[in-house]
Amino acid sequence: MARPITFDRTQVLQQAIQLFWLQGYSGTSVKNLVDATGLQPGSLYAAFGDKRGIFLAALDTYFNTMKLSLFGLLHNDKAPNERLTDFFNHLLQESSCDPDRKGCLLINTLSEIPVQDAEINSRLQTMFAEVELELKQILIECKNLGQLSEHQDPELLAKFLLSGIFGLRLFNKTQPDTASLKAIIDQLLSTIHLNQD
Amino acid sequence: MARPITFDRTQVLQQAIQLFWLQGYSGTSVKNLVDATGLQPGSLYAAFGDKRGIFLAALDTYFNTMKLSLFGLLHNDKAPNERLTDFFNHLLQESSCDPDRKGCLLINTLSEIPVQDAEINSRLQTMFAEVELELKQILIECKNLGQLSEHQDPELLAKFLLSGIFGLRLFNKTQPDTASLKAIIDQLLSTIHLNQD
DNA sequence: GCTTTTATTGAACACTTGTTCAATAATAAT
DNA sequence: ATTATTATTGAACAAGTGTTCAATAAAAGC
Repeated sequence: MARPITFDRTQVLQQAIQLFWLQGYSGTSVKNLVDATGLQPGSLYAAFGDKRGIFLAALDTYFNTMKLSLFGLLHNDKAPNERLTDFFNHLLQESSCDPDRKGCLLINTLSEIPVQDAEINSRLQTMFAEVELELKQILIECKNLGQLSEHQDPELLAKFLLSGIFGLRLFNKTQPDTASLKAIIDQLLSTIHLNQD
Repeated sequence: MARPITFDRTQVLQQAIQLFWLQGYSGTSVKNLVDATGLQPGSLYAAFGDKRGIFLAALDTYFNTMKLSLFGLLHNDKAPNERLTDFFNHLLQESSCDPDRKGCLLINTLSEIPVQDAEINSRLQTMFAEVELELKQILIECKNLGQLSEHQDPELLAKFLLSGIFGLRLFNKTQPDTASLKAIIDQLLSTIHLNQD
């Protein structure tokens, strides 16, 4: 009954993610998006509303794919402390393998977007809360298995680790040195008195 | 022999710092700077070259005043571990007291500017290296006094703390909760087995 | 008081930004 | 085939970007 859409929405979003990831939100122009996707401005605006709409959609897509990859690491039959170290080793590999040192789109966005921007920041807050919750649940498991000191609070410890992840990501921008990153992660995990690899 | 400059360079830089601090580099336009300083574009360009020049000058000024305030905290007759906790408590206060949550201009810049920008990033690297060195020296003092475990390396530990500071600053953007910040700092310092306040 | 030197002015520049919209094209239903 | 509906095109827009520069103003030396 009407002309069908010709482009693949998720593929367009992947290209958008790549741009925003590499250049940031304000560093990426609509022209950049037009060039990368091959879509004309009008089509982009029809599909996503405006530049911000494209970004928000890209952010959601990024988070969903991230969740999928994290889920495999955090939910399996390994011991909880092992899953935690796996998680951080994954982080380490991600950081050391990417020549562009793009880091994490969510954390980049947290850095770039002013606190005044409530719409974007509340989305980020929700996303980070999910990560924090995952960490907390693993830490609770650890505690139940006696792998965690009695006086440690999983709730606060999860925040500590989240903050640690933020730090790692930024540190990698100044000193992209795998050995240092590894040392920081070891120290981070040693805090909570778990064995690491 | 020639018309003298009428404006106060350091005062102009203070106003520039405030803008870049609050809005970031790309978020601050030359018009913003013109409005805030009262100087015309031509005067700004005569004094600083271009927008980037203004930013670099502001960055340097910011770092110098920061060093002055840090020096008082890190170099006095208190015990080294006490100076370290003082330093982090200062960080805590700074974060919890600023309603704009501007964070630290250096860390904001590290976040915002792409790694490809060698000029700005090499400056940042130098600045952070100075902070890292300060931390390391205090940790060495601690070790000499037996306040630090024998198997801990001050060099790596300094990196760990620097990364921790990065993390704190970002964490404060998502969860501006003083109690959480305090808990993170405690955990951070407990890692290195020092007494805190 | 004239000249030299330099600071200041502010309009103007070329360019990029995000966004819109009438024209056109492509499908499905009648 | 005609019509209705919607996707696509791409030129155009207004506003904002960083930057320049000839004109003007102010001081100091002769």
